[in-house]
Amino acid sequence: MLQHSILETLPEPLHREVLSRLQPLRFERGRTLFHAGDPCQGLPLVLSGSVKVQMNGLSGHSIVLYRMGADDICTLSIGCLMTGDGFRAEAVVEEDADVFVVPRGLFDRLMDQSADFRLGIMESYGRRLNDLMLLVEEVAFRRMDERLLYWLGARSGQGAITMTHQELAVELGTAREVVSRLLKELERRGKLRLARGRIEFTETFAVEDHL
Amino acid sequence: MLQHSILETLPEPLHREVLSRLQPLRFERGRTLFHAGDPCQGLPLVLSGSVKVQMNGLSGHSIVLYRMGADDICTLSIGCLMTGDGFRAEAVVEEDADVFVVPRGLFDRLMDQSADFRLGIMESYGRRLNDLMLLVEEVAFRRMDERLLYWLGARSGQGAITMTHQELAVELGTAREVVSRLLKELERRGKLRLARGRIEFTETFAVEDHL
DNA sequence: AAGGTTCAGTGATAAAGTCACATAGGGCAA
DNA sequence: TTGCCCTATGTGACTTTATCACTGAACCTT
Repeated sequence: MLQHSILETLPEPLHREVLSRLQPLRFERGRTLFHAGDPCQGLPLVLSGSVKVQMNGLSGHSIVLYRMGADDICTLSIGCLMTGDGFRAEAVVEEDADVFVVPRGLFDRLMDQSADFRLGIMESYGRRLNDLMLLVEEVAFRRMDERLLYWLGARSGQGAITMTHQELAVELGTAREVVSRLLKELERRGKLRLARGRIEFTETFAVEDHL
Repeated sequence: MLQHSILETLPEPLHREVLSRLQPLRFERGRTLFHAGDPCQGLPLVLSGSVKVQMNGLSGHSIVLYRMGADDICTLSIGCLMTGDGFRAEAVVEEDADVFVVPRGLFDRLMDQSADFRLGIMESYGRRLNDLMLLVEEVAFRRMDERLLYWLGARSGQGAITMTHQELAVELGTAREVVSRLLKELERRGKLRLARGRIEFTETFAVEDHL
């Protein structure tokens, strides 16, 4: 059943009304929720799937800012909704996603009538701000080899990941060549095996060191 | 008169009550509103002065995330207020500042009773999020010499600025040596003159190129 | 099986960060 | 005023990261 926890806390008549007005929209892998510059249509509530939000630099480089999964709120949209400015970033669907889009008027009413809804929005905002601050610190001060190990470590549970060096470079906000070289070095040290579009972790890949 | 525009929009009885309950606090240059790890006492509304918010990395490096001036809201505090988590960053007063600190209970009531207050909070949040996203992009992809020129360009109007290379390095999130070298190069090219703790812009410092 | 397209590898060079230390300016006390 | 000290700045040497320009390998399509 498609649901979002921030709607669960609404008082019953409002809850029913909201569910009757919102149709879940299906976004397939590779589609985008929005591009840079798009005006904001409403507040997306992610019901399922996974969406990554990334900035595209003038230089042609990109960096992933954060991800949204089931039960997340696209907080970034609220600011655009309020000011009328376009998005600065782009949201790309990674796993087929179902999304409620709450239009401006309804959003205002929910903010007005439900303290729990307000709380959920504020918490989401707070988390996003914290995430971005940590990202700034990471990009500014951490070494790329550590960041790569950390990123891989968080995903080494599956034994392998399927993505290109270019995609990994966008995750870290660096150049493809840098990722290729660092990965090659890790392969030389026996921590992983490289194949086209695929990275396999060996037994000697010590997860705990990198998290 | 010390005031904050987000309070101006409150309906009259609420406005009077808020003003009667809030005492402006004075923070002097060099003091901090909060350190990393501190719990959040309430939402600071900046009435006057200037406060910088910075992250301190494990490495001992720091980077300025943004500044707050008169009429700004310390949006970062809201997330901490909601989740009860401590601050990740630190707020240092640069110019003597007067601040209202709105405690949690009052904040909740204002959010409940004033649509304009809500709007102001949401807008502030949106702007902060956008600023941080742009900062991520800048740190990840822009060259340090460009960033330095841009930073100086935005402040070259006064003819000179009084700060150390170390402080400038924190603004940009880099090392003091890097700033020293880049500045020296600019001095060699005749764009500025360096003195201890001071940078003077010459006539040939072309502002428009860097903004 | 050929040809095109996407991915990955790598050398050369430039930019930025790190480490270690030298030198200089300015304040303060004797 | 002189000498001392603390802080700020300058700089060489070296490492890491970014950029540019290719090469070659893998996969897909027909």
